[in-house]
Amino acid sequence: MQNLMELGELYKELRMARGLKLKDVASDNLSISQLSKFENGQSMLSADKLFVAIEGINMTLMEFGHAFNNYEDRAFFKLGDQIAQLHARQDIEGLKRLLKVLESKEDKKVYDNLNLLIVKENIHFLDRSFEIKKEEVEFLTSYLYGIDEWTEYEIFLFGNTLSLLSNSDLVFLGKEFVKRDKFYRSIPTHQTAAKLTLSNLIFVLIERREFDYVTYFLDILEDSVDYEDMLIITFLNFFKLLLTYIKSGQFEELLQIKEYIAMVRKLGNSQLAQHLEANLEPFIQVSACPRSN
DNA sequence: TATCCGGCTTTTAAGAAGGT
DNA sequence: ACCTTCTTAAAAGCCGGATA
Repeated sequence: MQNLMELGELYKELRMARGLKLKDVASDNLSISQLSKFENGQSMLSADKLFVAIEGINMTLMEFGHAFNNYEDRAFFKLGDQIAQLHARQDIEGLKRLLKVLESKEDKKVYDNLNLLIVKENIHFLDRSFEIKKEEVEFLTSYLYGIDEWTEYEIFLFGNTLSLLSNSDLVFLGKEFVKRDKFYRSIPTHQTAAKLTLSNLIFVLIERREFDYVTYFLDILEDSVDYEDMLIITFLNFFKLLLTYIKSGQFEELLQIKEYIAMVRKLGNSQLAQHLEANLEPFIQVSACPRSN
C-alpha cells in the first residue's frame, strides 16, 4: 500500500522538523530499529505502537491524522461539500445523478445507505414530489437514536435530513442532539458543525411554526455562542428578527429584517446576505407588504 | 451471523555490524 | 554521533473454513 508507506515518511518529516532523534522518540514500548523501518516504509507499526510514536513527537492523534490526510477533510465532508454545492445551485438533476452513482454501488453498508438518504433529502428539499420511503426514515431515526455520543458525522447526518423528519422526531432528536454531542464538543470542528446544525434545526422549526421549540433551541444556541462565532451570531439575530416579524405580521418588522440583511451585505458578506434573503422569502406575506415587490 | 481455530505471513525486539 | 541494515526467535496479525 503506497498510502501506508507515506505514513512513515510523514512521520519522519514531522519528527525531524522538531529536531528529534530516533532515540528521543524510542521508548520501552518502541525500539529504534522498529521506528527506522517504519519511517523507511519497510514495515508498518501496529496500531498501539503508532500511538506511542505519535505521542513521542508530542502530537495528538487528531493532529497527526489531519497532517496525514494532507490537510484535507475526510471523505464524507467532500461528499457534503458536493451536495451543498449542488443544493445551492438548485441542481436537482445533478443531485439525481449523484444519487444514481451512490445507488449503483453494490453491497451497500450502513453508511452508504445513510449517505444515500442525505442526497435524497436534498432532492426532496428542492422537489417535494420526490418521495422517500417511511422505512428509510425509520432507519435513519433508529440509527441516530442508537448512537450515544454523536460525532461530527451524526451531526452532519442530522443536519442534512431535518426536512425528512416529522415534527415530533425533529424535536425529540433535536433535544437528544443537544445532550449527545457533549462528549466530543472540545473538538473545535465538532463544535462548529454542532452550531450550524442547531441553526438549521431552528430554521426548520420556524418554517414549521413550532415557536415554543424555536425559543427553546434559540436559547441553547445563544448559550453556546462566543464572540468568534460571527456566522452563528448573524443567524441568531436573523432568527430573532424573523420570529418577531412572523408573530406580529407587521410590515415594520419586515423592514427591520431587510435592513439587517443590508447591513450584513455592507459588512462584506454578500453570500450570507443572499442566503438570508432566500430564507426570508417564504415568510414574506402579501398582506404585510404594501407594495408588491 | 458471530466466534473459534489452524496455518500462514508479517512485525517485533535486541544487539551487532556497517555506513555517513 | 546518528541512523540503517541484518540477524534471530517469538509474538501478533490475518484469512478462510468450520462450527454453533
